[in-house]
Amino acid sequence: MSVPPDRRLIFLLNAGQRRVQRWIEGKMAAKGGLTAAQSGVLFFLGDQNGALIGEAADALDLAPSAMTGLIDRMTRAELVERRADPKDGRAMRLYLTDKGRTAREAAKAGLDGINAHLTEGFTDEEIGVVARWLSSLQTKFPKGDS
Amino acid sequence: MSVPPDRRLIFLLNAGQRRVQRWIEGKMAAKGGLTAAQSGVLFFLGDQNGALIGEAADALDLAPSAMTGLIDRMTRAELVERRADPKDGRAMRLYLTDKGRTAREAAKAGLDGINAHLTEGFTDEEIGVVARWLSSLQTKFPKGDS
DNA sequence: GTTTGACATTTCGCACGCGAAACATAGTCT
DNA sequence: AGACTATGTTTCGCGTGCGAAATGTCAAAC
Repeated sequence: MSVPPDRRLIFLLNAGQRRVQRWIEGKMAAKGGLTAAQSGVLFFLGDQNGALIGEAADALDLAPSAMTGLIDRMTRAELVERRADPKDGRAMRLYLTDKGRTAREAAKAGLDGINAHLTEGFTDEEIGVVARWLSSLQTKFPKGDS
Repeated sequence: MSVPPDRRLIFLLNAGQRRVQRWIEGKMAAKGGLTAAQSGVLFFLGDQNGALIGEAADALDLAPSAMTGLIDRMTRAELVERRADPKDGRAMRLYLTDKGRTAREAAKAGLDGINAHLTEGFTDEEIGVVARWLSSLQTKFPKGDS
């Protein structure tokens, strides 16, 4: 409330993201200890099993180094497996384990609920505006910044 | 692109927040090494110098334990000072140092630029919708979740 | 006055994410 | 073949944020 108006949007974005993130982790914690970031990997691999680590990082808009740690933790949790690419000695391919596949299914229902919550109380047009605004951030604040 | 539609909004929110955050830190890094979180504290203290740590945490929607670390780093950078409250032996009051005040001024211009960037290409009504949506997250995903 | 409970802050261990630098392998150019 | 560059991944050190448990202090009830 005492936050000056010129920080409003940036503040709301920051706080909102954290709220949703924690809420997801709270929900998921009950259903297997998944975190939001890990669910992202699970969903991506659901479509692209066997993808490179770099491809996953791109798809989730993460730095490769962030993906390394994420995969480490998920490997430890046996949700995912790293296998060397037979063609390219540098590359690592990611595969869902059975446990990962199961977790993915369990998470899907949760995610649907989240999405409903996210759009609740807003018309389709309004959600469209929001989506457009959020997308615009990607181009307005590019990775290799200035 | 390969992200399933039911993850779209949540993904955009997550990625967008990170983009903006990193962009700010890139900008600020040139001008004194401030981070986004630290600027938040600086702005808050600009209005409420001498506030309790808990009050700052509330205002920035952070867990108290997160504020402790943040203040630790800012104290180390001499942006801020902790002084024991004379009336209440438990409480710590936060004060801007001269360096902190200077940094706050330097940051202000940067923040204005960010804000302009954030709203660029959208009408006032559209920004209103976005702000309303972001605000709604606070109530839809409350702290003490379920 | 002591106990009891509320409150402010800190400590701890964890997950997340970044950038820079280090590696290792691949591919290319000569 | 040998040097050079590009690419995929990892390592390192850092900042950020959380929740749970610990600490110290206050305040009210007994």
